[in-house]
Amino acid sequence: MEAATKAARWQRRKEARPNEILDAALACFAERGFSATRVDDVAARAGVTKGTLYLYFSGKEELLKALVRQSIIPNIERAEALVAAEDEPCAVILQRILQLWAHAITAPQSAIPKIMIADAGNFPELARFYLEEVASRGMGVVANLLRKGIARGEFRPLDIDHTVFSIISPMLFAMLWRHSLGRHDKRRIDAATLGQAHFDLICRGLLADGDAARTPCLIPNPPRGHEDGTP
Amino acid sequence: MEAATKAARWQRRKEARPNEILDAALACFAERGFSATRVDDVAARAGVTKGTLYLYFSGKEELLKALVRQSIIPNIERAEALVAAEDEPCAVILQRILQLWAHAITAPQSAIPKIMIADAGNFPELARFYLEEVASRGMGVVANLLRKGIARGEFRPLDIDHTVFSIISPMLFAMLWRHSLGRHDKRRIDAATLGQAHFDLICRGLLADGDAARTPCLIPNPPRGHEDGTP
Amino acid sequence: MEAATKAARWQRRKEARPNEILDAALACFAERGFSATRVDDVAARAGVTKGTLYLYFSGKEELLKALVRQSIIPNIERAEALVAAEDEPCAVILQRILQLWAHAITAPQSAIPKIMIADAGNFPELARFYLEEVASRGMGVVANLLRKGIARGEFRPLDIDHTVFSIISPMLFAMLWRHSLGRHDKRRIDAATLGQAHFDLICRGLLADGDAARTPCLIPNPPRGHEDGTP
Amino acid sequence: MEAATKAARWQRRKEARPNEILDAALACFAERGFSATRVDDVAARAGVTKGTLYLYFSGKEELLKALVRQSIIPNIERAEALVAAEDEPCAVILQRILQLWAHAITAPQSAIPKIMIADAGNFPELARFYLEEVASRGMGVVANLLRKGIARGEFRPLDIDHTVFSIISPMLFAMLWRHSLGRHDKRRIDAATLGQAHFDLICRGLLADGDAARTPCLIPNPPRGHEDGTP
DNA sequence: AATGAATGAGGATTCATTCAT
DNA sequence: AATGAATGAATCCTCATTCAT
Repeated sequence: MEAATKAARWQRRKEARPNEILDAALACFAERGFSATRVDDVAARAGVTKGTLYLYFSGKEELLKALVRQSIIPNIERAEALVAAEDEPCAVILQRILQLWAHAITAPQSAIPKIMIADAGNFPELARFYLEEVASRGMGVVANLLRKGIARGEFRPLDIDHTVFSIISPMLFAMLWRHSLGRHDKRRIDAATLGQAHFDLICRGLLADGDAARTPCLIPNPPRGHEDGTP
Repeated sequence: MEAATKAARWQRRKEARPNEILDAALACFAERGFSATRVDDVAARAGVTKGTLYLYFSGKEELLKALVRQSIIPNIERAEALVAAEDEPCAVILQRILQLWAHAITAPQSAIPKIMIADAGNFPELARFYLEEVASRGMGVVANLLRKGIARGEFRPLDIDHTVFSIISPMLFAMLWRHSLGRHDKRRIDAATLGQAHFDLICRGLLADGDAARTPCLIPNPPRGHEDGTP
Repeated sequence: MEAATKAARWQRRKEARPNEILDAALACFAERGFSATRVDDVAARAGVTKGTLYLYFSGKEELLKALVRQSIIPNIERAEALVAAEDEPCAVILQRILQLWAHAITAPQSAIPKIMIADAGNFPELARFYLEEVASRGMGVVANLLRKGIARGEFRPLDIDHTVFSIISPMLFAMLWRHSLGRHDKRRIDAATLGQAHFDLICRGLLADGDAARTPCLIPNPPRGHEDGTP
Repeated sequence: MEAATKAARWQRRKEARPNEILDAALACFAERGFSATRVDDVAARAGVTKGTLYLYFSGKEELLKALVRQSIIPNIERAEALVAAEDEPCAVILQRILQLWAHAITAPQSAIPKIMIADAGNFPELARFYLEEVASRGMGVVANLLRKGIARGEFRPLDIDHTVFSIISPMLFAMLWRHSLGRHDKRRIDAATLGQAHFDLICRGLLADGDAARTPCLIPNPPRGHEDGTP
C-alpha cells in the first residue's frame, strides 16, 4: 500500500499534467482569486508538487495566461467566425452570439473575467495581455457586427462604442456575479433567459424602423453541442 | 488659554480622525485596489501613523466595511427617493437614475463595487452584508421602478429580474472597467454618454407601443450639485 | 522572567540596532560567505527578528554595502592622506601603508575582500560598487605613490599597473588566506612580519640605484592606536 | 558487426564520460562560479542529462573534488620537477616557475583557487584536502627553491615563509582577480607582463649582493608547448 | 547505461498587527 | 491619544537530488 502510494507520486504522466494543472488553477483562481491563490494550492489540487508545476509553467502569471489562451480565445474566434458569415441578418447573428455567451456563463471558464478584473491592477502585464487579446478583440467583434448592420441598413445609426458596452455588459456582468456575490445569493440567474431578455430589450433600439417588424421572427432555439466557452 | 485651545484642537481631531482615515482609505483603495493597499499607505495619506489607525479601526477589513456603510448606502437611498416620487413618467425617472449613476462612475466610491467583486470570496461576511444592503437593495429600486411603469401602462410587461440586470449592468460594468482594465486602455469611456446611449438603446424595448412616440421628449439636462455617490 | 523576556524583545533601541546588525552580518559573512548566509542568521545573531533587520536595511546586499562603506572606505581615505603628505620619502610612506595594512589584516573587517571575491560573480552590482569605491581607489593610492616616487627620482621608472599588483597582493592575499584556507592551517601568518618582509623584498626593486643605500634607515616601529581598518 | 561497432562506441563513451563531464564542470565553474553553476548546466554542456551525471559523480561537490585532483596536482608536480633540476641558477628557475604560472592564469583551471577560497568555509573536508595537496605543497616548492638558492649562496638569507608569500601572491591574486572583480574592470591584466614585472621587482631583493649584476641576463623567452595548467 | 519527470527543502522579502513608550 | 519600533507569518520560486522507466 505504501509502495503503491510511493509509486503513484512518481508516476510519469507528462501528457496529462498540463491540463490537470490548468484545471486545478482555474478552480483555485475562481474560488479565492488570483493573488490569494498560493501556488501550493494549485499544485496540491492537481495532485503534484510545486516543483512539478514549475516544470510545466514558468510561474503563476503564466498559468493564468495559459488559461486565457486555452479557454477564452477560441471562443472569441468562434464569435468572429459568426460575424464574418454573410448569410444572416445581423440581428440574428447578435442573437446567436448572445446565446453562445449565455451558454459560456455556465462553464467554469466564466470565472476568468472576474479574475482579470479583480487582479488587473496588480499585474499590469497580465492586464495588457488580456486587454489586447480578449477584451479589445471581443468588443471589436460586436463593434464590427454593429457596423455591418448599419452599413446594410438593418440597424439604425448608432454610437458604436457605447452601444457595444450596453450589449455585452449584462453577459459579462452575469459572469462576474456568478463568481462573486452571486455565490451568496439565493436568486439564480438563468443565463439563457437573461440573454433572451436582453436581446428582446435592446432589439427595438438597434433595428432601423422599417426592420422592427421582423423582430419576432428571430431564431427561437438555443444552441446545441457546446461544452463551454464564451462567444 | 493656550491649553484650552490645544485641548479643543485635540478634541476636534479626535472627532475628525475616522473620516480622515476613511477618506484616505477610499483614495488608496481606488488607486491600488484593496489588497495592494498597505495600511501604511492609508495612514500616511491620512496624516497619521499606523498605530493611530488601529485606534479607530480594528483592521484593514474593517476599513472597507466602514466605507461601504458610509459611502454607498446613502446613494441607494437617494435612488429610492427618486423612484418613490410620483410625479414623473417612469422612463424619465429611469433616465434620472442613469444620469446619477453615470455621475457616480467618476467618483472615488466607484471603486467599491470592483473591490467587492474581487474580494467577496475572501470575506464572506462582508459579501453578505454588501449583497443585502447594497446589491439587492439597488436592484430592488430598479425592479420597483419597472413594476411601477408596467402597472401604469407606461412599460410593456417585462421579465423584471432579467431586465433589471440588463439595465444596470452597463453602469456597473463601467465602474469595474474604470478601475481595472480600463486603466490600461487608451479608449476612455464617457460615463454620461454611455448612460444616454444605454437609455436610448433600451428605451423602445421598455416602453409600451403607444408610448414609444414620447421617447424623444425626455429630460435633456445632466443633474447638478452632486459631488459624488452611486445612485 | 517570562515577562522580562517579553519586554526585552520589544525593547526599542533604535540607536544601537544598525551597528549591532552590521556586526552580526560581518561575522556571518566572514564565517559562511555572503550567499550562504541567511538573513535569519544575521538577525538572530543581532538578537532581532528578520522584520527588524529590514527596518534598518533594505536587503542583504545593502548590508554588505554598508559594511564596505563603514569599514573599508575610511581606511582608503587614511591611505590617501598618507600619500598626499609631502614630507617623507615615498619608500617610507609605502612602508607606513604596508604597516597599516598589516594591522588591518587582524581586524574582523579583513573578511570583506574575501566576501567580495567569492560573491562578486553573483552580484554584479555589488561587484561594480566595490570595484569603483574600493579596489580601483585602493590601487590608485599605491599607483599615485609610485608616480610620485618616480617623479621625485626616488623610484626607478616602473611599470606602474603591474607593480601596484605586486605590492598589494601579499597583503590582500593574507586577508583572503586568513578567512579561508588559513582557518584549517596550523601555520599562522604574522601580518606585521609579512609586511616587513615584503617591504624588504621589493625595496631594492623599487628604489633608484642612488637611493638604495638609504633603505636600512626606514622607520622601524609599528603604528600605534589603530583599532582596526585597512590602510 | 554493426552491433560490435555500437558496443565499441558505447564502451568508448563509457570511458570518456567522466572526463567530458569534468571538462564541462570546469568550464561552468570558471564562467559562473561553483554555487551559481547548476548541475543541469554541467550536464547540458557535457551533452548528457542530469541522471547520467549522477551515475558518475555522487554530487556537485564531488565534481569539484575530482577537478582539483585532476587539474591542479599535475601542475604542482611539474613545478616540483623544475626545482629538482640542478643545472640552472635558482633565479632562473624562479623565473620559469613564474612564467608557467603566468601561463596558467589564462587557463580555465585558474578558476579553482577562487572557488576554493570562496567555498572553503562550506566544505571543510575539501578545504583540508586542498590545503594539504595543493596549497602547502605549492608553497613548499617555492620554499625549497629559496632554501636551495640560499644554500648555494645565490640568494640572501631570507625569511622563507613570508618571502614565499610575497612571491606567489601576485600570481595567485591575478587568478582570483580574473575570475571575480576583474570581470567588471576595463583594465586587463596581462599575466606574462605581470610575471615579468614581479620578477624584476623582487629580483634584487632576493639575490645576494654579488649576484645582483647578473639579473639582466636571465631567460628572455616565454615557455612553449603548454596548453594549460598551474605550475 | 541513460533518461528526465518528479520531488521538496530552502530563503529573501513584505506587511498586517502588536505594544512599550 | 498618539507613536513607530518590533514582530513573524506568509509565499514564490530554485535547484540538487531521486528513481521509475
